[in-house]
Amino acid sequence: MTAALIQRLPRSAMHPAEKSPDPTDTKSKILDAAEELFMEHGFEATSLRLITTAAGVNLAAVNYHFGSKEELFQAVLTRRLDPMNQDRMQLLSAYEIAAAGKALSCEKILAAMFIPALKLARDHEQGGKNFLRLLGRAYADPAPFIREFLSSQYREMIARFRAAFSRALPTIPREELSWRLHFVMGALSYTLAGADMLKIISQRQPEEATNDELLLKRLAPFLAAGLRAPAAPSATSPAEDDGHHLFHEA
Amino acid sequence: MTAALIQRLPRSAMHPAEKSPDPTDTKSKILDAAEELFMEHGFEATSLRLITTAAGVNLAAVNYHFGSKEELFQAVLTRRLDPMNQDRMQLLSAYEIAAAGKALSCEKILAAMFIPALKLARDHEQGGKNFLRLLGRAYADPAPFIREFLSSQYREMIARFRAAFSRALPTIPREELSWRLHFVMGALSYTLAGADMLKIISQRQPEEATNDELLLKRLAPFLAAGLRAPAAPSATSPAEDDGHHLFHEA
DNA sequence: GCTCAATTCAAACGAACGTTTGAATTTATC
DNA sequence: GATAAATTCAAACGTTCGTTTGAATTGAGC
Repeated sequence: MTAALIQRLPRSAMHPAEKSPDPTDTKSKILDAAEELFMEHGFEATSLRLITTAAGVNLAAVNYHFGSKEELFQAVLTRRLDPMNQDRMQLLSAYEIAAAGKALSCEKILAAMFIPALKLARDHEQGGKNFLRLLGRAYADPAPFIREFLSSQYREMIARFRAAFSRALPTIPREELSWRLHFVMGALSYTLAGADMLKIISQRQPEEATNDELLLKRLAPFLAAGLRAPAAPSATSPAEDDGHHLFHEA
Repeated sequence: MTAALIQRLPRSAMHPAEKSPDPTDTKSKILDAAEELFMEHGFEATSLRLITTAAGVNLAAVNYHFGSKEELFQAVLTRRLDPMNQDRMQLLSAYEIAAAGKALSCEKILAAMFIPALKLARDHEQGGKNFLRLLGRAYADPAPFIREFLSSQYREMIARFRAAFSRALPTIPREELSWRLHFVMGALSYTLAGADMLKIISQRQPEEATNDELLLKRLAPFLAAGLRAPAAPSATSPAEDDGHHLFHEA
């Protein structure tokens, strides 16, 4: 049964070296519609019938061109995420070469993370923003295939940036730095994902919330200051800690 | 048809003043099983049959006791979220009274946010952690009924804490502070939700990741430093900004 | 121990889901 | 323009979903 399925897959799905940026063909129409609808309703709640209807293609086209709904979701993510992470690593390398061996500042490293995301948000004026929100929500999705996919997509980039931060912040213990990198990724993805949530937090109309530039402009100094904060004292035994000592006054 | 449904709802569902902490009755068994399964698979991917089987109750019990799957989800959240947010506000008030009119420090305000979450994670040793992860994922869920529910649940608490931060950080413009409060909530929820994600970021076994105390202990100074960061210069025209100027060197 | 409401139960409902099929149609190759 | 591959199409597949039904069971109150 699997063999029969593979036989029906188009050649473009079999050969990884595909170049079909034609925005009018069936595959692109499906990807565009799926990107928007996955962003709006999430993976589980978005049916293939909704996607194919919005794309103006036949229902069976998804399974023909992508194999399954899960593979379609991965294709939606890969299309933009892979180039973005490549850009991030190239930008970081360019900064490091320009620094001629000296350690980069936190802001510079954060810039290498944020600028490719900004570029993505601008280039595809509509799809870009949709994609960043979709990506942020995918981080929090419990589906195993999504988590494994993101893990493989991010592994190389995270390793590169952790090394860069390690050089930029030599006084911060490596373990502490891993946590802070976690916080940075969390704040970034959550911020990009949750424009709606701004209504809860700020209780104002999210007019500017859709302006990802302003958003990242305010997020960067916040994160840079957090990264540079003095490292917390080493962990004490949780048994003798009532929680009220977790916080020390400034 | 709606009238017929309401007629069959048990009295406990009609009267808000219910006190049924009996962990062996049907409602509690459903809530416990639903909390764990919603946390594990998300709202859409968790079927009522899975929940009722795990709880050892009849399938129809959910619709009988809660009305619908959506109302069950809200009940799962309310059971712990409402007391936690009440604790947060009470703790903040206690700190403010103890300060006798003086402004609180960022750490103190963050403590009022974090300690009730910590207490929740400890008290119900199993269910507590599950709930915090479920809550973090609910933040990123696109379902409208979830977002509206969370918005109503958080509105009062957010307003109180924004006012407290505003007094603690008088040099930060109010608008900037709204953004930073957004970042704080994002990092907190993302951190509590994404223990799995640690495998991506830190590439280590998440042994300590399940230790929420250590986690918050490291998150608090990070956020406090970010909150105190000098405010970014006011927004420039995005049209003449290529993104590379979003970051200023330290 | 009878009564009546509250609760539980097995069974079924209609709808929506992802996927598959095989024929029809389009596209490319000679 | 014939041939074969690639693609599109309408239709149906089997499954699972949330919900509803009506009878069976339970449990107080009198």
